[in-house]
Amino acid sequence: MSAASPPLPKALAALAQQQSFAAGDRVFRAGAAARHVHFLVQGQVRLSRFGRQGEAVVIHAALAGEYFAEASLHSERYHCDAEVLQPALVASIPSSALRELLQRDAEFAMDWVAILSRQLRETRARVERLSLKGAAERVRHLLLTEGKGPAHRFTLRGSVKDLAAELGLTHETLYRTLAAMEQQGVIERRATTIALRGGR
Amino acid sequence: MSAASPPLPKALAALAQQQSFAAGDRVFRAGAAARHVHFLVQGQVRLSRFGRQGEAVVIHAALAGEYFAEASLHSERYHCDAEVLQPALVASIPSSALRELLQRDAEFAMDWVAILSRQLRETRARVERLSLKGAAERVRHLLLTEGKGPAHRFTLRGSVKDLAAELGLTHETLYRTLAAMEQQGVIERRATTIALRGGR
DNA sequence: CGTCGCATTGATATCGCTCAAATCCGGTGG
DNA sequence: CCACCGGATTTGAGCGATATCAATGCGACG
Repeated sequence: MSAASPPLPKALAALAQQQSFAAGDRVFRAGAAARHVHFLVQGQVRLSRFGRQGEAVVIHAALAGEYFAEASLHSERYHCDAEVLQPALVASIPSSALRELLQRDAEFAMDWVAILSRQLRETRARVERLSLKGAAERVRHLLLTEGKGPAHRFTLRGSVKDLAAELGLTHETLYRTLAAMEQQGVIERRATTIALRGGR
Repeated sequence: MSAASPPLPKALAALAQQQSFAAGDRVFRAGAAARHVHFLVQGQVRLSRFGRQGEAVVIHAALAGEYFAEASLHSERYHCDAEVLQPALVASIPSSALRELLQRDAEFAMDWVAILSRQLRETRARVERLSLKGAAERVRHLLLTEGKGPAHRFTLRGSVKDLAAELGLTHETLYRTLAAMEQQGVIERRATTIALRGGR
């Protein structure tokens, strides 16, 4: 996926404006005019929306080397907040320039289609995960679909609390579930990774 | 979105092979080699995967005029089953031909990017919906994001039972929730539509 | 050293799931 | 035309899983 955080393609780098953000900043807010597509050069950004009670709903967590708000290319406004979790360097590409590049450069267009397709598949996997009933099932699904290698080892990005939000669980429930699964020998936890263990 | 189910673009029609399916058929199954992208000319198709206990998880419900398995363009195999709900006419476009067309036709590439972007936004909306806690909140979110017009009127496709699956709820819970919301005057139900009513 | 946020565990409440049953409706065949 | 059937719809009762509220430890950071 992102072995060593792929760089911004040169064709785009020329069009982009880079900007630094501190943790807690917003790259953009929901409702703002969507005039740029963004590429996260470094750091961590979380896209979320807020329910009526102010509960944050995490739409997507972007890692270094990923685009975010790509779907806003064909949208008038941003539909979520982009909150900076880790000090970030963001390259912002004007939508109009990107659109033009898509028209002009067939190869780039192919790459862009591939990026969107991947995002779509990942998001669908997440829908599938959230549709599962039990907390343990969701954890298992996460490991099976996002874990690397034969043991399906999954590396946490951020805190367990963040993971809980991504899984649609409270952090308490996730802690308990992880503890129970480890107790039962279903998973193995190390510093910042979780892996499946043979059985069941 | 799909006022009267948009047709298959001519450029693609030439490349596609059309085939009819009866309700209950599978257009493809999970694990099969993904050599085609599909366009639903008519009918209804549901993309789903199955958990260990055989619980169907609905990934996507395709309507007439929509592509499905678009993300498989860059994937070796299908990741879900495509089950025909209503007798369907499906146009299957070889992945290789589609890829070639993307290279050759910049305008089509733009359209394709737009289609993927839309799907991505819709799927993210669904993630957001599934992350909400209460059944009523999910219904409200559905109406707010997918309902048309000022009253956010939403037209059911298929049964209430199907909707329950899409919302990640059991049909019993959804029936009860809808009844309660109507009782409270939050929503208004008609034949096959649900709409929000002003108040709280 | 004090504070803040994450991690962890306990107790309780609540919501949605499960099992169950009755009704309704469209379609089918006699 | 009517009896029958299967699936959708609807409502009931009880249980269990997860949310919620609460308390404590712990490490980072100023």
